[in-house]
Amino acid sequence: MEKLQPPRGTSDLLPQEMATQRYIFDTARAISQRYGFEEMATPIFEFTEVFARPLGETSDVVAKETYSFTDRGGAGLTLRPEGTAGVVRALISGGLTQNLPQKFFYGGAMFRYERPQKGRMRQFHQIGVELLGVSGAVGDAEMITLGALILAELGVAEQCTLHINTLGDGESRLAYRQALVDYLKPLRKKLSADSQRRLEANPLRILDSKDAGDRALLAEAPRLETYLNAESKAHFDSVLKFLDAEGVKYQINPHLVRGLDYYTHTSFEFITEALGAQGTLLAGGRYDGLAGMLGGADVAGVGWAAGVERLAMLIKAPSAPTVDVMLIGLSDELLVRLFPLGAELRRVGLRVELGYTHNLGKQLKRADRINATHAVILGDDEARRDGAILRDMESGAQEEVALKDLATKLRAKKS
RNA sequence: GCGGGUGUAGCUCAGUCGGUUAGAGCGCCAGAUUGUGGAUCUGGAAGUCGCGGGUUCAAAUCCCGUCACUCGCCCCA
Repeated sequence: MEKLQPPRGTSDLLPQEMATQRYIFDTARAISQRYGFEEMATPIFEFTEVFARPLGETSDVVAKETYSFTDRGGAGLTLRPEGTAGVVRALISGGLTQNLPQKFFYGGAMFRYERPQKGRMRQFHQIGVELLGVSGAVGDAEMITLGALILAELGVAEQCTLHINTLGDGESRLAYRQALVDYLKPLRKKLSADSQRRLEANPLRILDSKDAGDRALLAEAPRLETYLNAESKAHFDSVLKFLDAEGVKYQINPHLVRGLDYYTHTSFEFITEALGAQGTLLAGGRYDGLAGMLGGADVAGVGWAAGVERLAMLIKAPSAPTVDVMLIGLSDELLVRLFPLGAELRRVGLRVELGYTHNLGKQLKRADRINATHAVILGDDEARRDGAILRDMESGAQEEVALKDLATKLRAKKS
């Protein structure tokens, strides 16, 4: 421990950052509730299989980015790298599949062992929503409009674009995947090293390659659109119809694919230019295959997650709360007489600070710094008359008020 | 995991053809104002120059390693 710093990829949330995160969290929760989503929470760690099975044993997230460990009882556990798998596991564990649909809002810390960058931490925070048991396109569309409304409420909607695509159902996806592999196999040598690897591990990801050579090859590649079966195509068209009805602007992006194996049909991302390579603010899609992969009955699902740190970088922090009154006693004996007043005011909801020393100048300075609107000053002269000075910190005007009347007076000023 | 950049006071940064006690602004503390904040003036404290090693008579400055941050790739919120 050379310089006493937090572990790589983690950071402290000092009050200012905490306030911003709290604001994002509260805003998202409040708006989700308007859509009927209720908050829930799952454990921060799960049995490793909960993530390994649905995410795919070979996916990078599971293969090299998880914090996995064996506990003292020998159980194989993993810190959650994302929220959806845990929520669906909870749905199955709790027998909630008997009572669908279920609508959840959640948020909290996620963990991925990655190379840190701005907007990409090893411990980071997500908020997310999951709609379970609704297979219709209305569900996809509702989730997207919920995301759009939250981003608008946070004031970042102007800075991002909604990209949307469909992967089709399992059948369509498989057929296309095969066609893509058949097309690319003979061209293997011309692909970038990364994409050659993807060809084995996750061929659809090649569509998202940033390599210029790959992109050129893809121009002639088979198109996903033509491999969609009738149901898949109808589902996507319907999603777009719902979005059009609400006037949600989107951009169809055939190269938008998901890294995680359980996604089907719609996938979408709200992307901003403002954060460089970490521009995805909120992303999700439909995952009708997930519950089955976890060993439960098939349950349709659609959801998204948003990166709190990324959002925090784009919004202006809510202003610091103001203090209603600062109580300053010019000696400990005098402060004792003000002490109960502080308690009384706090009981009725005022924010009260105490002067921790008896140096008047210093305490007024502190009152100024913490944005106190009023100060109560008690010195020997006033105390003899059972009064105290009430000072308006903005105007500097002050008057002597009887101690017994202070609470009433301050409450009146507050309202 | 791969490639590039950066790291000097609490903060933002100057300071490199290596050369006496390492600087500025902001902030902080004190005084002018011994019972009155926000302005001004004066003074002050504060730095293992990220850390470790090497080269040299001499290293913030050059070299190597390491840690952290950062940009791109991978992956992804």
